[in-house]
Amino acid sequence: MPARPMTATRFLARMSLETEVGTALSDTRIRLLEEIGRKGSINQAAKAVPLSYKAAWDAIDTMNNLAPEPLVVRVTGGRQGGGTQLTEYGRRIVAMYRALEIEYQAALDRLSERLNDVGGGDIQAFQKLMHSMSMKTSARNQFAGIVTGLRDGGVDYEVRLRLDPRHEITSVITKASAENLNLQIGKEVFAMVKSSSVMLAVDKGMKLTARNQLWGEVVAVHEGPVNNEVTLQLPSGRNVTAVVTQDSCTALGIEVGTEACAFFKSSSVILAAYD
Amino acid sequence: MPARPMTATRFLARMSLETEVGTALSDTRIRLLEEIGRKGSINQAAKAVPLSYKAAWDAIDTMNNLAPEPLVVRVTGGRQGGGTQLTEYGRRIVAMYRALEIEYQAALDRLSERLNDVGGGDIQAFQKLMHSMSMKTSARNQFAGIVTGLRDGGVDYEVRLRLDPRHEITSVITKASAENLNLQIGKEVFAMVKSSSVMLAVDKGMKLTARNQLWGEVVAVHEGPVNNEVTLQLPSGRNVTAVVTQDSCTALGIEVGTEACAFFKSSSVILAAYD
DNA sequence: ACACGCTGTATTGTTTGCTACATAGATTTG
DNA sequence: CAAATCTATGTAGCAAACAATACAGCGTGT
Repeated sequence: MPARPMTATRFLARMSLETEVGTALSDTRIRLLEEIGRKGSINQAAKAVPLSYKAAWDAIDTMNNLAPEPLVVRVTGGRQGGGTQLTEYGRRIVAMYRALEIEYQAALDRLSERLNDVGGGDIQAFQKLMHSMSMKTSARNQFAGIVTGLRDGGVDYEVRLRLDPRHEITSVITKASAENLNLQIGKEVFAMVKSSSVMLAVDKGMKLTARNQLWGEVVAVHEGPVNNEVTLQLPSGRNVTAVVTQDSCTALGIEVGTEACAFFKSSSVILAAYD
Repeated sequence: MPARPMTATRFLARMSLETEVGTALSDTRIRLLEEIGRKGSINQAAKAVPLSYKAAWDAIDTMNNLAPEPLVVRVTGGRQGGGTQLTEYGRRIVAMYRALEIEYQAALDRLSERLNDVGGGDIQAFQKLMHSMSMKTSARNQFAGIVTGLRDGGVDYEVRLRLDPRHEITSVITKASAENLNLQIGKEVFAMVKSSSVMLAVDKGMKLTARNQLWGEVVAVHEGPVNNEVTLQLPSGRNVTAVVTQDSCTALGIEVGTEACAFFKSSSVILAAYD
C-alpha cells in the first residue's frame, strides 16, 4: 500500500432516482434493462447483473407497472421458451438515464473542483476528514496491482490485475467505470473487496467457478455472535479478511494456522485509480 | 387529487457522501450532530432526529473513530448524568456539510434546468416517466390538504393540515424541507404516509400519544403470510391503508365492517407541494 | 446518602431486500 | 408428443439496519 500523496477525493456519481416511497430507477435496474436488451431474456440478464431471477422479475414488473407505457415486452413459450425484449420506449429511457448520469458526474466534478479552488481552512478540514474516512474504510481487503489484461465484453470490461508474480485477480466492471478510470495495461490501480463477499474453502482439490482464489494461512479469527471474521495471510504477506458464518467456520475446521483459500466473484471487485 | 398541470420535477438533494465501503456522512448523521450541538446529549438528540439511542450511539462512535480527531466529547456522570458536546472540529464539519449541500442542490438545479432547456423528445419522455412514477408510487395513503398551522420548532416545523372540515393531521418536517416547499397558511399540499407506519386501534376510549388519528370503517383485509393489509374508509370517503401483523389483527378483532382508528406519528408524514 | 439523567453495552425483535429453491404454465421446434 | 427454455409465481430463509428494551455504571448536586 504505497503512501503516495493523494490528491482531492473525487465524488462518485452513484445516482438513483427516488420517489417519496421507494426507489424508481437505480443503476442496478438500468443495468438489468441493458442486459435484457442484449440477451433477450430476463433469465440471462439476471445472471449477468447479477441478480436472482425473482428480484429481476420483480424489478421489471414494478417498472413496467409504474411507467406510462411498458419498458419491455415479455413472451412466454416459443422456440427458446419465450423471451423478453426492450421496447423502443425502454431503450430511450435507458439512454436518457445514462446521459443524465454523465451530466450528473460532470456536475459533481465541477462541485469538487470548486471545493478545491476555494480551499479555505474549514474546507481543508472537511477534505481531510473525507480523505481519512475513505482511507480507513477501504483499508481492509485493498490490493495494489497492475493492469495486465483488459477485455472488452460489450457492456462490461474484464480487467486482469497482477498483485505480485504469483497472484492475479480479475475484476468485471461496467464499461462506463472502466473508461472513467482511464484504464490501460500497466496502470497501477487499487482493487477492493468487501469482506462479506469473500468466501472460504479449505479443500485443495475443489474446483471453483470463482475466478479469484487466494491461498493463505489463517492468522486470526475474531468471533462474533453470528459471523466470524477470518483473516488470512497470503505468502506475499498481504492480508485478506473474510466474514463467514460460525457454522461454516466450524464445518471447514478453520482456526489459526489452517491453510485456506479465500475466493470471491470478479463482479464483487471494486477498482479505484488515482491519476 | 386535482389533475393540475405539473411543472418539471425538481431533483431532490438527498446528499450522502459514500466511501467505497459504507456510508460515512449522511443527512441523518449530520442532523444527529446538529441536535447534539443544541441539546447537549446523545439521548435527546436521538429522540429529536428521530433515531434509537443505539443507532445514534453507533453512528457517533464510528464517526468519532473514523475522523482524525473526535467530533464530540462524551462525559458520563455529573449533574445531569453526563452529556455530549460537539467539539469545535465537529461544528466545523457540520457547517461544511451544510454548505456543501447547498452547493450540491445548486448543481442539481442547474442540471435539471439544463434538462428542461434542451427539451428534446427523449428528455420529455424521461421526465414523463419520472412524473408518472412519483404519482403512482405515492397513490396510496396520500391526502390533499390545506395548511392551517405552521409552528417553528427550532430545527423542525410542525405543520397542521386540514383534509376536510372533520379531519386534521399534523406533520413534523425539518426546517430545510419546509423552506424548500415554501409552505404558507392556506397552501395546498399533499401528505403521504407509508402504510407500514400506520397502526390500528379499535378502543374508542383509549388515549393515544399519536397526533394523527383517523376513524373509519374497515372495507378490506388482504391477508399476507405474516402481515395483513387493512384498508379503512373514512367518513369523507378517503381510504387509509395499514399493514399490521396478523396477530394484532385477530387480537383487535379486525374484519370487514369493524370500526377502527388508523393512527400514525407526525414524524412519519411526508409532505409534498407543487408550486 | 441518594436520586437523577446520562453514557455504554447487550438482547431481542422487526423490517427490508435480497437469494435460493420449487413449480406451474406457455408455446414453438424436432 | 416430447423437449427445450423461458415467463410467472410462491415459499423459505438469510443478512443488514434499525427499533425497543433493559440494565449497569457514573458522578454531581441536593
